[in-house]
Amino acid sequence: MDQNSETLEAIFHKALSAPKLFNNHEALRSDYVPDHLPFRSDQITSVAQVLSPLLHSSRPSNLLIYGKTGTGKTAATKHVIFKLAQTSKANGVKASFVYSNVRMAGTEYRVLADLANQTGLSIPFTGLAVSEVLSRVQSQIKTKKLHVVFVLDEIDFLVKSFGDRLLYDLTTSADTITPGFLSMVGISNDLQFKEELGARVLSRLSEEEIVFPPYSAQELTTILQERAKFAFNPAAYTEAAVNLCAALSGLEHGDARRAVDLLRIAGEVAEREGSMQLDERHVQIALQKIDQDRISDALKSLPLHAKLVLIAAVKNNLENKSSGSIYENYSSLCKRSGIESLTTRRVSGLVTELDTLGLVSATLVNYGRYGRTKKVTPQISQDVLRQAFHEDGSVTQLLQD
DNA sequence: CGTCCACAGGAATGACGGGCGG
DNA sequence: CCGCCCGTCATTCCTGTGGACG
Repeated sequence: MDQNSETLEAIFHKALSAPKLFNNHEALRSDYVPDHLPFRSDQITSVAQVLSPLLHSSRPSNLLIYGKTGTGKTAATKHVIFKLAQTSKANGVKASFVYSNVRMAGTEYRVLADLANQTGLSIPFTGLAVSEVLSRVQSQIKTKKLHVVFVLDEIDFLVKSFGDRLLYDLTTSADTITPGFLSMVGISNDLQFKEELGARVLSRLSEEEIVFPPYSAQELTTILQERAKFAFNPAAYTEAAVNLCAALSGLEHGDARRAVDLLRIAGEVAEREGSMQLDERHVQIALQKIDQDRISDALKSLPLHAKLVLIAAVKNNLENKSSGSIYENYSSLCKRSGIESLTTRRVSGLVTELDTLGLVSATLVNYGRYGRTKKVTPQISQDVLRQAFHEDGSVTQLLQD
């Protein structure tokens, strides 16, 4: 943080002379797929069984995978896909495996674009109708006789934001694209999302289902220890620190990803400090850091007016405010910086967006005769806000007074 | 018991930058 | 280059609403 005071030489020297904690930094990245996934062998064999018909060129059933975040769904699936790709290549079976994370992709269009690009079509970032892309993909699969397994990670997000139309089209295209085929693997964090699915889509998509249970605290600890052994040099960490990571992040429902993230950040903290050994103190620091980074990333990427609304909500103390007072506050901020203000309607929308981001909390309140408002309480302090907007001079100014 | 406040939040519509195929 | 379609952001117009006040 305050490396400004250090000279570059000092930093470099420190880096050179510091003990090397990490042995294999990669192993703690969130998208890393370990060779061995403890406590998931049942699930892995199930997935493999469902997909294995591919090896004799028949179409595997569609598959739905459930489980809360950090239960190894993605890792296990990727693991199977990877092995399957190897095996099919070795045996001369033509098959393509496409992985797409719906949340990362963001829109239906980009999900389809992923599929299209991986099947050898080139598709622009934007500009085509969704249905156009779909039919291109279908004809590509058909004419090239492709055998495609399409993994849709966080598929619940797709359904929630865009409905099940795309899934319907994808699942029903099975008949029309012979002699090629398309098998779908849906991965969902949300156990309830089936209910939002139309009956026809559901029955087609969930020809097979596999549930990933959460890790127990004990399992989480084992996983983390194993990972640590692989990622760090033997003397570079204490067992207690690793256990603390497991405990801190796994309390509610055995989320392995958070635990691994925490361990990695803690390692980085320790390394930067030039410590000989990663201990519990580093884990505590890392925990704080993760929270703060998450918030300040969210803040920086906010559009201008959202920032202004947020400032209006946070400014002059913590007292919770009505939509009306926020709007007044906001529009005076706009006037002062010569920006045209948006409508109340839009600002109301922005407030709900900030709410879903967890930056403010908005609850509906009735004052009877005196109307009805969203009562808005900021969830972050002025200081955090100021720090996050630090580079953004134009906005920082408004935070004064 | 109805009124009426101060908004919530849905629907329709439009402006805009980007990208297509022809 | 044109006409068309996309997603995003915003505006306009609108109907809905819980409960204190009279």
